[in-house]
Amino acid sequence: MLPGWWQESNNLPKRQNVKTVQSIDRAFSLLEEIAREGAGISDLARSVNLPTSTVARLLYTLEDLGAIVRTIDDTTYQIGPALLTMATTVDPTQSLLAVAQPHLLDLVEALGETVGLSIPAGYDVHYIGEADSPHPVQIRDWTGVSLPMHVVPAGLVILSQWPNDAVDRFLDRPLDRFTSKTVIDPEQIRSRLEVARRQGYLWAHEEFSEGINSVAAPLYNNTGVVMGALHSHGPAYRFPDETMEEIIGQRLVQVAASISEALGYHP
Amino acid sequence: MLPGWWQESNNLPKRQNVKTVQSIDRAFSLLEEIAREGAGISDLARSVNLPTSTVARLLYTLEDLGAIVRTIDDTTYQIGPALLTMATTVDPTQSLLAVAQPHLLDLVEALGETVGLSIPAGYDVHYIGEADSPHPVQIRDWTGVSLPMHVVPAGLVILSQWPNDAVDRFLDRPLDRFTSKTVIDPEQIRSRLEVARRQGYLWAHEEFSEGINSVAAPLYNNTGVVMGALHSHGPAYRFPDETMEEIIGQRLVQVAASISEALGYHP
DNA sequence: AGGCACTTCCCGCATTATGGGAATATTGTA
DNA sequence: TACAATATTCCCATAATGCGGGAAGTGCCT
Repeated sequence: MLPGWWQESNNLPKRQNVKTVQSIDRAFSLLEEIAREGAGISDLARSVNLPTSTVARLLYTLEDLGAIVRTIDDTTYQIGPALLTMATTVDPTQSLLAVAQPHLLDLVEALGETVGLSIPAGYDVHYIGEADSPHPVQIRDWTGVSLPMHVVPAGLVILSQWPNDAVDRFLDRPLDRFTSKTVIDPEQIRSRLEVARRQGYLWAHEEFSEGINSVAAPLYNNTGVVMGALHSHGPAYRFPDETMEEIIGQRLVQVAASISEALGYHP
Repeated sequence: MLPGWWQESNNLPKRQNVKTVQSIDRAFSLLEEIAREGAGISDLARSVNLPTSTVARLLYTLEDLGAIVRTIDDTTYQIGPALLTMATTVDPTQSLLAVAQPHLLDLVEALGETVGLSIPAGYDVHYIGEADSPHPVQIRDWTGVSLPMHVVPAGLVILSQWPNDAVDRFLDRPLDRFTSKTVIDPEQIRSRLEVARRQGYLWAHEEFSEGINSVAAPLYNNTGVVMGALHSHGPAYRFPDETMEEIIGQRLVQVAASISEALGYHP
């Protein structure tokens, strides 16, 4: 049976009466259509279901702003410099956070525990942000902290995607122990990486700190490379409900896949 | 003295009577402001000089669309998933073209000769697009064609940014000769790479094809790596005017710098 | 040449965005 | 903890602004 805190992410804690601005809404429908596939005015008018003249005006505005460009053959529109420049201006960490944020919130709502993001930094994982659990009892915010990859699942799932020789170099160093349960034996670590690869997620029980359990799943960018991990953690006394490890893990994998996709990853 | 075709790029061959859509214009001012630096509603209202309530409504719309997100601390806005996803969806070649296009048009207007873009592909340069000269006599469109790097300045300027050992491997192969003027001697090529590095641009005179001269300058992406070249070429009888080689080269470098900057490059 | 489809332009109408201002929330300060 | 200062959210009357039908212009294919 599902514990009380489990709920489908119905999300949308929207404000009350607010109306959105029509023309901006429409402009973004067009942009999304164009991003999906470049097209001319009348094609676009058909696909967003608006009169041609309206679409023409909106596109003219977007073109004027540099958000879209006509391709050299002058017949179809494409996403333009202004938009691309805005996107590249954002520093990659921020952009990962921005892309992931709505998913984090969904997941917090579904799991009832804190959910966070981390990125590799040398042989450490660096926690770049989290969305907090609504629970009154919660784990401190680890944002900004770096930890050795082998003590947290976030690190282990990242490691699990590295090529073998890189893993060998990683393990060919003395590994710190954080709690009595920290796994520091290279062979045991290797077999956990295998588990992570097979399942897509990995659990750790009080290996980094007494009283904290954690799961993680890897995130991929548009070049297919691991670029970080999504994790959730909570106090050991309530997280995870033993019967839920697999379900939670799979949910995490699902959400991680959505984030990767939004980052341009195509499996 | 400047030849007749030389002119400042006054560009903007705008349409006649068209009005842009106010709310979209404003929305993009906000997006640009946010991309430059995340900020809250009232800060943004001040910087774009609009009433707070108006800005609030515009931001709400953008947030609803996922174009912006509130940062985890909930006080400032950031560029959001929808925008970033659109940008990453575009394939990199297309996005380079899109970013560069306005600059290409400016440069064509200034030089009066065809201007194009190419990207490295193994030991070749691949021509991905061009903006044509208005001249009745012009060079054929090379879009889609690949050429060995050593026969065109576009290739040479890319090579000039490679690490030495990569250049060594490149030169340690038999190099094809295309015309009597093609340079295939490794030592001569090395010294031309040096020239390219020093000047920022490089000329070639009928080395790839009789009757064609060409200049190129390298383009850098946000990670600081060469990602292609900007070049211009024209019939040898008129291009370049001998006294103009340096001025044209420097202009090319300028424009290449603008493109690189729009790609996120910071020197 | 003729026809079809796409794009650009015009203009009267009312839908829609606008912004002043009040209410509420949040933050800083004593 | 209370109070002030600032930021955000909400409401609503007003007309400015975006809207879209339709005509004119352009280009393409057969």
